[in-house]
Amino acid sequence: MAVARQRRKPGTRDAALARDAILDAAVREFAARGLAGARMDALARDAGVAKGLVFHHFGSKEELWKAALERIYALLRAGQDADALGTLDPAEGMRRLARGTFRLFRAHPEIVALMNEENLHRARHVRAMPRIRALYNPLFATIEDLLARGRAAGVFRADVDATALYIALAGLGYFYCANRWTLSSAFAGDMFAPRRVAAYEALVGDMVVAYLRAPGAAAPARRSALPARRRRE
Amino acid sequence: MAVARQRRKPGTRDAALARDAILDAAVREFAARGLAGARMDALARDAGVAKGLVFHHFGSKEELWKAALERIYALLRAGQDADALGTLDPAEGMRRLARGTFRLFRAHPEIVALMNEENLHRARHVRAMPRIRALYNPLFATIEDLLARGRAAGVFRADVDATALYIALAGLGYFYCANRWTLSSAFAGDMFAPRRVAAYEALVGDMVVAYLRAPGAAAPARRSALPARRRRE
Amino acid sequence: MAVARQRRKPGTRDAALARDAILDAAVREFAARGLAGARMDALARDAGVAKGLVFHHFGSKEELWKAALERIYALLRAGQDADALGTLDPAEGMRRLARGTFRLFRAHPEIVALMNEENLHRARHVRAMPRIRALYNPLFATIEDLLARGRAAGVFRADVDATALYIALAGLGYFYCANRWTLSSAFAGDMFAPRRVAAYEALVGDMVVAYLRAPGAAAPARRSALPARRRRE
Amino acid sequence: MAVARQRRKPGTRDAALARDAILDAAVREFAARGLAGARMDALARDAGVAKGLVFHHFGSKEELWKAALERIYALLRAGQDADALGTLDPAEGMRRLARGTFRLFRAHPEIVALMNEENLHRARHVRAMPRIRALYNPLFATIEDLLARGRAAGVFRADVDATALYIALAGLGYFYCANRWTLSSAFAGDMFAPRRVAAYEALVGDMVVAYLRAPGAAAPARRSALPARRRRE
DNA sequence: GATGAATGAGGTTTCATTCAT
DNA sequence: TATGAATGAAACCTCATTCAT
Repeated sequence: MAVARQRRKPGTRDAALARDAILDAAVREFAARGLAGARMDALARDAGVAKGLVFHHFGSKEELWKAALERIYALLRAGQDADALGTLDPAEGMRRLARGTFRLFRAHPEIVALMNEENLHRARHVRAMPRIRALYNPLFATIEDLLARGRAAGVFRADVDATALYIALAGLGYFYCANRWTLSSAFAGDMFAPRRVAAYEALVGDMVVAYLRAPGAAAPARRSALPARRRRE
Repeated sequence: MAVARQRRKPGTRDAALARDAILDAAVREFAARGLAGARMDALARDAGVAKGLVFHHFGSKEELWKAALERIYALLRAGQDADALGTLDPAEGMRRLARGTFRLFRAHPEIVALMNEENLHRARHVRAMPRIRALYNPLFATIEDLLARGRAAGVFRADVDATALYIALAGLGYFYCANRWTLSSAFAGDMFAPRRVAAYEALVGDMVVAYLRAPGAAAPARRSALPARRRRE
Repeated sequence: MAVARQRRKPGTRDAALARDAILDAAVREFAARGLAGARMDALARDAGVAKGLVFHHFGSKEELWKAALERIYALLRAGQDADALGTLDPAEGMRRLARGTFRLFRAHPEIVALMNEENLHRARHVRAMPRIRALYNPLFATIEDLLARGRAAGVFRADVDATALYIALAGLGYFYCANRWTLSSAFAGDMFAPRRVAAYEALVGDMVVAYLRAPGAAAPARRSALPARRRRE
Repeated sequence: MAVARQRRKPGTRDAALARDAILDAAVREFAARGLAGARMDALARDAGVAKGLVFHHFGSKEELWKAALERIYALLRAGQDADALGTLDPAEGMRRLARGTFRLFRAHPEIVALMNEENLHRARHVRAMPRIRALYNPLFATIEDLLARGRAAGVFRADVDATALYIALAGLGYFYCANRWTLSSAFAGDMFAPRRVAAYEALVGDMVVAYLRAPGAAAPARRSALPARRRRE
């Protein structure tokens, strides 16, 4: 028998590393240029492997795109991790979810880029990926829980739809990041300047909480974007 | 008998018509497939002209893209026409602006598609188009006016930044439209179903108004999503 | 009858002017970019007429090329005008012919450029233009006359072939001009600097005359390149 | 039985072969039709490869042109190999250089064709290729050496510029070849008929040597054009 | 005679993918 | 598993030419 390498099937570990490197590079390339604009050549070079290997591992550009999408959605779930919100005061939990979602889009522009592109294709690829739909479930459970607790405490209005709320909450952060460049151009300043970002993050939280507040509830103290200036209003 | 065409400088009018047809087709094609994915061939066929004529009129795909962007931004300005809001009650004006913006994105998905793509390119093209920046001016003037009047009347909080407010207001509608397909897939239903749209449009207005409300101001009666139930506040 | 313009058929004179302007522009364009590289568009713009008019007057690019060639050859004949040499001392006549030919190529680079290009096409066009061959006749008559007179006077060697001599004489000036740019690049200096040109022009004359001198004839005084220094050696 | 290929790094040797085949075909195509007139399609077919491979190896038509130029200049240097002349009698060395250069242009019309075309482009490409300038150095060293020895021996005139001499010497052969077709047309005979070529080659040698001869030096016996009659001078 | 619009064939170049090793 | 060479379909773009006016 041939000399066996210890502990693993020969090449297997390297192969997994290469696969990962390719997927990383693919996410970068797709985020930078879209699906049609991405170049298999460039992405292979970025990953440090021969172009043929990309096809060996992923079969085609389209399959690679799906794998990249899957990675993006995993990021999304990990970033909007709902567990930490379960025990919070409902308003505070919603505020954190909104701000966290904005922060997530800021930290991972590739999420925004790939979601945009996938929508350009009318979600053709994700529709065929059942695992992705399931990702939303824990998040929605948490939102429903927060809403229920807030309603029970009489601090949230009663007619809030969880889906619509999630969309609004996400949209507040999404647009800011998705349109970073055109907004920067229109307003002649960097939208990602820390001060600007902090102010907007405060707005995002305030807006969601203001919307949720029950008609008769007392207005809560507002949170400013800058912790040091809290309670200044 | 053949219909007699009006006397005119030969070719001149046809040229403008052809140019327009090409630009229309370009907006469609770019909106459907992005900049890299768009095919000059397909777009020329759609416009009913020879491929070469597209280049005759616009020079290159990139220049055609710029022309399409310009058209999109004109749509945006026309749709967010601020004049009508100038005389309204401030809260009502803001609500209308928010809902109208959402409606605009729904009616013109090409605005969303092209803005996404332009951001993928880091606004490389619009940055070189000074006319576009100026489009925001009247809109901002109106927003500032509404804010000032609301503050003066004591119904708006005092610390609202017009730019951030605009971004939030637009983002609420944008995300819903930009992610129409992935959201439809995730939630297993058509996001553009009239009932769903109406509910969300109400949310958009409510959220902006709730955010703006001054701490001590009386909560206004809520407006429903259905125009038939409109009441003057 | 319609009102007749005086003196000429209406439009005729303008038409001739336009034709000339086109031909001028064509020679420039062909000289700058060759036959394949020339652009009908560019040439029409240069001539200040609509592109269609070029086709109206000349029918096709190829026909325009032929017309340009004909103009070039006319220049060549006018430049190498042999009449003035008929009465000179034979050696001096040859010297002048050689130097004059060099000067002609320098003054009209388009001659060189178009002749090169026509040779690329294996003289396909000129072969079908009988007028062009006839252009050489008066020049050859003069060369033969100079040679005969020089031989009769015992100052020229006896075995000189007029055709070969003409080729050598022309080649001395031609190469310098045809390769102006690569030579300038190779020798890191402008080949058309007046001093360099003058020195070479002297060489050209000297070389032809030296070749022609009969074995026993006395060496003639050399002529320098700079008229002012004449007879200084 | 199949012929076993030698063991080698896969693809590597084939790639070099393909590259060479492409370059060969490119020189042929460029020589036949110029830079603008050359067709990548035709050249790829001639080389027996897919069109895409040409771009894979050379990037663009312009880069391929540069590679072809480099090959031409290598031919030029190899053909004007100066080493062999170093030990000859100075006049004989010059004569051989002149005749050899003519012979080189005859044997390799592609040299003439590509140099003409490169001059049409004002040496834009060679100017950016420093290796090419260096090619002239050994040739010039030899010319200078021949001139110095001829002057020292009192057989060459003293005022000869090496650069100008080289240009004249090359020009004598160049024009004959560059204008082969128009001259053949004008003189109604094939310029490349052996007898005609031999006579002109003799002229070329005679003319250079005659020019160089010092005023007081004895006229050397003339060399005929036909090798059979060669006599050592 | 002259124009400006329009065309279609064909040019260079790109790129996902395949294949032999 | 991995590579580097190679392909062919199709992309963008050019340009001589035609045509209605």
